[in-house]
Amino acid sequence: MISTKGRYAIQVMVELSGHDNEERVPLKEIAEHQGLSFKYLESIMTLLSKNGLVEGTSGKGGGYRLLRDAGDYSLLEILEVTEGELEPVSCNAMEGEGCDKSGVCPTYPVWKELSELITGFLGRKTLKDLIGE
Amino acid sequence: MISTKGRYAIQVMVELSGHDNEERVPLKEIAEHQGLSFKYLESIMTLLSKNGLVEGTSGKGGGYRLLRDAGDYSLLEILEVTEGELEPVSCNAMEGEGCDKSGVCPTYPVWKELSELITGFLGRKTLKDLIGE
DNA sequence: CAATTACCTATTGACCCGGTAGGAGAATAG
DNA sequence: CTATTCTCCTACCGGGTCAATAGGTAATTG
Repeated sequence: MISTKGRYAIQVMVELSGHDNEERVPLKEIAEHQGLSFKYLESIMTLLSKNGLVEGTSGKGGGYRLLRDAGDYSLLEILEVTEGELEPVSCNAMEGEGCDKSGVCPTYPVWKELSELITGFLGRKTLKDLIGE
Repeated sequence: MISTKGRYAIQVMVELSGHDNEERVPLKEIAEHQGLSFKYLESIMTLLSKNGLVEGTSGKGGGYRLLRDAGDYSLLEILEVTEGELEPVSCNAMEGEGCDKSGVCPTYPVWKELSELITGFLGRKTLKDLIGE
């Protein structure tokens, strides 16, 4: 449900929030510190950058930086960018309020309720909640 | 996270709970009614049967039946049989309280909290909750 | 210019999911 | 006892995604 893509994204952003927001942090530095594949992280950061969650500047002295306060990033929006829709089921029942077998399939309401529970939880959690611990 | 395997299992068990518990319902009947692959359902039902959630009797007049009241089946136990461990992350951080990078990775507590939220929810929901709706 | 850094495209190997196929074994109806 | 009706078991397959790798291009600084 939540792959390494989303987890790594959060890890990197948490590490970014440990630096001053004006400072550009090279990804190489973060990758080495976290022991993660630099190349793989690159693809993730491009995603975050294109969606306006971080700013990446090229060239010498470049790197990534956060654009807002850590408390203003919910985990939900980070995961939605990296993972796509965050549904617990791949069922088409979730898109458009019921699949074609909705008359027979009684499970839809549970998945909807569960989905709201999850997105609610992740929507309230912010990067800031992960720093202090 | 929750694949069709688990969803189908629940669908079938809900349909079983619509019959008397003494009655044996052939899987073929259920598969046709739900419009699902009979062969695929077979593999799922074998799983449920081996784990003591349903009873399957062979031969003419055979079929499947529930062993308890619908209200005594939590969705959690059905899903645990069909899906395995129900963790939102595939991270090894979940097994054994922290991975080898736990000193650097700050995300573990969130996943644990989320996991408990999900299992709590699914543990409270029973088959009976899906019938009335 | 040279070094550094983000960005882009393509590819790979492994794995799992959903489904298919064919039969073996059990139990009952007739 | 035989035929039928079921569950059960093993094996397979095509497609998709995940995690990661590789190599090259563009931008920026010193």
